[in-house]
Amino acid sequence: MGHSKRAKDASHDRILSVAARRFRERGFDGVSIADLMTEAGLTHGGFYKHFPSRDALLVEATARCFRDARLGLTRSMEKARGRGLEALLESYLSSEHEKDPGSGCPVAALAVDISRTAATRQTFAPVFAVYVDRVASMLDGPEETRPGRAAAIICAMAGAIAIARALGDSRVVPNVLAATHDFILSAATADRKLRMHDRHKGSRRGGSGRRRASA
Amino acid sequence: MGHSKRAKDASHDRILSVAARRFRERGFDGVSIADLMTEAGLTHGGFYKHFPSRDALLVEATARCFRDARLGLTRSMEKARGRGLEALLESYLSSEHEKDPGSGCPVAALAVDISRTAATRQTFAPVFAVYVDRVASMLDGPEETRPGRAAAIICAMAGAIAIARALGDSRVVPNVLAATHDFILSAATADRKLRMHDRHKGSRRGGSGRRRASA
DNA sequence: TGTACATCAGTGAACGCGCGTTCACTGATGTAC
DNA sequence: TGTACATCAGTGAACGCGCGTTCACTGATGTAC
Repeated sequence: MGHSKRAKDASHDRILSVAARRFRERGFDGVSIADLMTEAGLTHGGFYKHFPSRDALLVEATARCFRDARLGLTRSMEKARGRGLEALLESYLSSEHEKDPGSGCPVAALAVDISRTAATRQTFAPVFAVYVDRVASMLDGPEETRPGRAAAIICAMAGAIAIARALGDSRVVPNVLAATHDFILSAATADRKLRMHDRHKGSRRGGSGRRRASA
Repeated sequence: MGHSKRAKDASHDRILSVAARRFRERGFDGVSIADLMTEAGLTHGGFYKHFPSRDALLVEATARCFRDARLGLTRSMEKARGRGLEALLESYLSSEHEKDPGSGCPVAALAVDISRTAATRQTFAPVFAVYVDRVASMLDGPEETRPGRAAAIICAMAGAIAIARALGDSRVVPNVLAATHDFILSAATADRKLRMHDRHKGSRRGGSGRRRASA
């Protein structure tokens, strides 16, 4: 198949896209290079024409996951002008998302793998910061505490998906997705209501219960 | 060293305790049987006198993690009579916990590994239910929604630890542990305050913002 | 436009290594007399 | 209490397999004339 730049780029892209999916599904250690190459329509030997090592693939594939997630988030934000947080919670905390880790949130699927893999750990903080900013922009309430609340909300969301996947369709336990959806939404709502109450009373105790700075 | 029942049990226990720690630190795929046996003061060949397969070890070691966690939770609940949730949040969302996955929460460290491993998936739901009950008993507010809120709180807690570990000591991002601590606590507090407000006004709209049943 | 050559993406066999697992053996312990 | 035997936890060499990686090779494509 020669060596046209276009063809190579297409192969590279196919490998990455397969890897991004499979790593999220089975973890960094759950997929072999040979598997990935076969699924990308190539043979395993060609791998090193694209990546210097498996570790390099981990880094690029992780970046690809986050790029995909950012695009998805942008799309869903545009589609749901105004009620951003509700829309996000609804699609993120859905059983479709739970059932399809391969095209789902890389934080939920890979945060632990990333924390265990030196090469990928470097890259996580900046992309996570982007998500925090996005979610923060959907919040109301005091500007300074938005990043902190956004971060907490993302933790709850990703944790809920990861735990829901481990629970499978057990009936022993409350539906963690619905429960987390309601918890986050009612926390945001209660926050808003409380501020209204406080304002009416002229009280300036708002924010009690927060003891540590969250930035 | 012969075959006294006592000695064998002690070995079995040592293997499990090493495994429970190392699996939480490095994941199910991150530790070899030989490593574990060496660290338990044995040689790899003896492994199969204790477990029929590696998978069987995964199951037993996971169970051991959860047993340890349950004991730890009980101890911390007894130590902090009354202000249960605050005490729990403070110790769980600490940087000591973040830095020491080996003796930390198995949900935060292993939920994803468990969801990817058929053998261990079976065992997760019942133990998770226990934690939900424990946390639910620390909440106030409407009895029916406590399990749901407890589940959501656990998701946020476990997610925060997992994400904090992936972030390392990056400064790009709000401190997710403190942020999650504050978010959960203020959600609980706001909830209580709101109910007080509503009661004063005789309003019965309490719980608006919750749209789906969470049990 | 056509021809000769260089490039290099892709192939598939091969290598070495680590892993889970097996096995023949050892020797301390428990049991029977 | 002392002796003979059976048991079996633990040992360490060995096996087979899958994996990441290397390498000599191929043949389609790009380039130079």
